[in-house]
Amino acid sequence: MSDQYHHGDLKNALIQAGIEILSKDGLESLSLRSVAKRVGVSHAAPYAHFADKEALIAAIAAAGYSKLYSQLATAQQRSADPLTRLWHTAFAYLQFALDEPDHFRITFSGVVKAEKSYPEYVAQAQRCYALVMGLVADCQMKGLLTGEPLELLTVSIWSSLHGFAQLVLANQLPSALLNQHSIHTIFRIHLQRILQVDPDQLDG
Amino acid sequence: MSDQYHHGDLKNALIQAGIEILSKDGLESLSLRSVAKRVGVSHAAPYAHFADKEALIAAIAAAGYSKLYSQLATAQQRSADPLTRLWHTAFAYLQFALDEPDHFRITFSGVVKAEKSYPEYVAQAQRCYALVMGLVADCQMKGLLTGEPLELLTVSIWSSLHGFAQLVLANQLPSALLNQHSIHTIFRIHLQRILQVDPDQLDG
DNA sequence: AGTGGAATCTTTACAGCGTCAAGATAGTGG
DNA sequence: CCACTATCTTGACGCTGTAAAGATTCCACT
Repeated sequence: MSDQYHHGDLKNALIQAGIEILSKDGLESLSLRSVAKRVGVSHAAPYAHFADKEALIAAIAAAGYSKLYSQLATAQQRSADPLTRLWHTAFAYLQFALDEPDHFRITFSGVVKAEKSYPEYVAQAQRCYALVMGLVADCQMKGLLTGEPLELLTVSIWSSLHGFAQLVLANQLPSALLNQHSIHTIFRIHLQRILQVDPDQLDG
Repeated sequence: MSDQYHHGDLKNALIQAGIEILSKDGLESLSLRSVAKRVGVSHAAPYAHFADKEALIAAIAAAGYSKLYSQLATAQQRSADPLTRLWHTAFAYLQFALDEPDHFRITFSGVVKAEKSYPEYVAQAQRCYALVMGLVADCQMKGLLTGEPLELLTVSIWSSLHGFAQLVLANQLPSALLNQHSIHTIFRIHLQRILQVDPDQLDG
């Protein structure tokens, strides 16, 4: 089964191999050839499934958004209070960035230029955005969060989460801060400001 | 003078050429060889001034931070009220990202891994951070901005700015939003939320 | 069941890349 | 004036993305 000329599910195997390389060896080790070698296939085999390297990266980025969605969805279930759910979701967002920095980076590297569209990536991105917007909407309805319209409030909060994660991954947090506090502590205070909430009165 | 064997200021010429390539042809066109060719020098000449490609990128990133500092410093001068100055500075930050997206990206690509340090990059980064922190401190002192300690408040605000710029560059703002509003309008509302300020009552 | 075409994968080839080693050139201190 | 060092060139290596041509297998249609 595995030594066949036809692999069976090479496309997904290549995507998975790419994700593993990102996790194990980092972004600069991700090449079409390294991915093909890891799957045990010739270096030009990926071209049967991806137009070029950018197309593979788009697929890996889509998978990144998909995994991010899972993590956010799981975190979100851990409470009934909307604001608490948003709180946990935000931490899950940061955690994903910390756990898989290069997968996170590639997911938000801006694969979708104006020219090519990559519908799968766009779909996964929208699904993720919808999840966060749903949470924000719940908070908004219960008066736990002020601001309008909903889309702009969502973008504002997302920006604040995302920027923190990016700055951490880019090593831009002043080392003086990191000596005094853990990243999670700093993020907690950041969230507290952004969501205008006292973490002690959350219910989870 | 320009056809000499010894260039005179090759190091800075290479950095400048790299910045121009980023601006004109984009990140994927930036290579040691393309930079060398643009300066009119052999493909291995850069190795007299940079240990490897990463070192050149670090220098370009440092120059990015330096230019960002200039733009922020200029914007900051345009008012007396601290909060208004912070407001304009934030817009200058976004504007730099929009004007030179790939230079901005490479500046925040996380060049400084734990191994190598690149002191020039770190210095420029700290200078920029200090400028923003100074502004935030002024606002804090006049009671225009609440939160403590100063360093955490600064990181929080910076994160929110940075995240917005990153999401815009990564094409992650929902297209529905971009159809209704300009990026500047969306950013204005974002800032309004983040700084808890009414833009109509700013004095500049 | 057999066959033609399409999909998948391999092989070969090429230009461009980062990097290194060896040599050429030019400024500089003794 | 001469050695020394910094700077730059040339040539080579293995890696990369990508294209073309050929091999292999699967599938649809008769």
